[in-house]
Amino acid sequence: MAIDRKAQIFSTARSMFSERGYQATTVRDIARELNMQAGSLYAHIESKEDVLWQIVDQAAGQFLTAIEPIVEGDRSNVEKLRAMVRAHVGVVAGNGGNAAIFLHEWKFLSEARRESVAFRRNRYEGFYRRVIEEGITSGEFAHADPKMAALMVLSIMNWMPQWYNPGGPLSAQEIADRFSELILRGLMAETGF
Amino acid sequence: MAIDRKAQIFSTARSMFSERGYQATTVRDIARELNMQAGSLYAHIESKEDVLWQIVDQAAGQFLTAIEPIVEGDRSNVEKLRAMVRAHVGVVAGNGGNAAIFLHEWKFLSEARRESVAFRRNRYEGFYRRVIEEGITSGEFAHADPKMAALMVLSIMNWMPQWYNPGGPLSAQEIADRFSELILRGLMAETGF
DNA sequence: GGTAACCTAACAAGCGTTTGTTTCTACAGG
DNA sequence: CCTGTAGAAACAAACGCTTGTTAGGTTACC
Repeated sequence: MAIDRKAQIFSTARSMFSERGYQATTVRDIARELNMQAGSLYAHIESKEDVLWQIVDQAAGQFLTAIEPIVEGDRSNVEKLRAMVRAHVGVVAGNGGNAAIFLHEWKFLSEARRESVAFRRNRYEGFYRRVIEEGITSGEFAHADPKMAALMVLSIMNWMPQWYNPGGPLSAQEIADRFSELILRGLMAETGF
Repeated sequence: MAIDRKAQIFSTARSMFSERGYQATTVRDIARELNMQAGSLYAHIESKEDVLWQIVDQAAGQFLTAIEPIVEGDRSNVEKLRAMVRAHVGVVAGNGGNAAIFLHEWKFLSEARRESVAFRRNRYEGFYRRVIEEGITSGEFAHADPKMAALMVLSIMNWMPQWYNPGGPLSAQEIADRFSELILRGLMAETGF
């Protein structure tokens, strides 16, 4: 046992950061959970902020790579959006708290790293806006404010880590379906779906 | 000038808590902003946590009193929901950061105070669920998962403090209208509105 | 016997808070 | 018109404690 200590440290940090927050988690908290001394962590990690960075960086990548191929595909915009929602929910449900950290703890990164996160976040949001805009142009969606519509869709997504519980009654798939239902019905030109 | 120092302290704490977070804001930060010494604050406040509590407590009250009379009224559920969204947006837009603190910093309160917040939060969410449920029963809204629908409506509301900027292009009224449009269209039984 | 993992101990800095004292202002009595 | 006094507000300094991090020594295994 105790094979890859580094992975254990990151896993512990992940769950603590996501439920108490980065600032409220001390290096000694993480060490205690692993039955070791605070200083001993530094044989495996570079700094506390670096641990946060790697978690946030990884999450940003997960979201982008989950969505990009869908946007570049050639389905209808309705189907693209449905698939994007499903992909997003899948990432939140499947990464053990990475998503919550990505959304709420990035402010504690250094300036340069914060910018890197902001860049990818804008890119992500842009994908949603683009699909909605194209759906309006094609007549699939009602004529509306696409910037605001994308913001609302992302709001629903972004709040999910706050209440999602892997042991809850609904599977990730079911949650994604409920999301898509209200979102698509709200956006579509006609209620024919 | 410098009439009510206590109010100044709370105002400064409010804006600092809402943009950097409670833990990331030190008592010395607040003092420096007001050109005074950290210790001097304690002539006006009881503790740092007490400042947070008063802000959160106030925000919780604002949200509840803005919404309760609407729920108890006798309009249609569609109109109730529209009014609730408008009222909520009004509170977020008009209280200079209280809302963001209420939503994100309550975890740093003591156990007892955290419970008091949770109680009122549940009450608030219950109002939304109730209006949606009654709207389904009355046939105004499509048959759907009311718990999940309420959660989605609240997600849109709760994320608002993260992006809302008083100097932005849209007025609070316009934001509320955009919200209601997508939400009601997504919920309604027929697209006849 | 070398190497990795860990511990003990300490560090400098920062935290929220308390203390004792000073400064300023307002107002009463003589 | 002075003077004395009370109160509030702020200051400087320190309190005990926690923070992230580092250094050096000890153990266990190939």
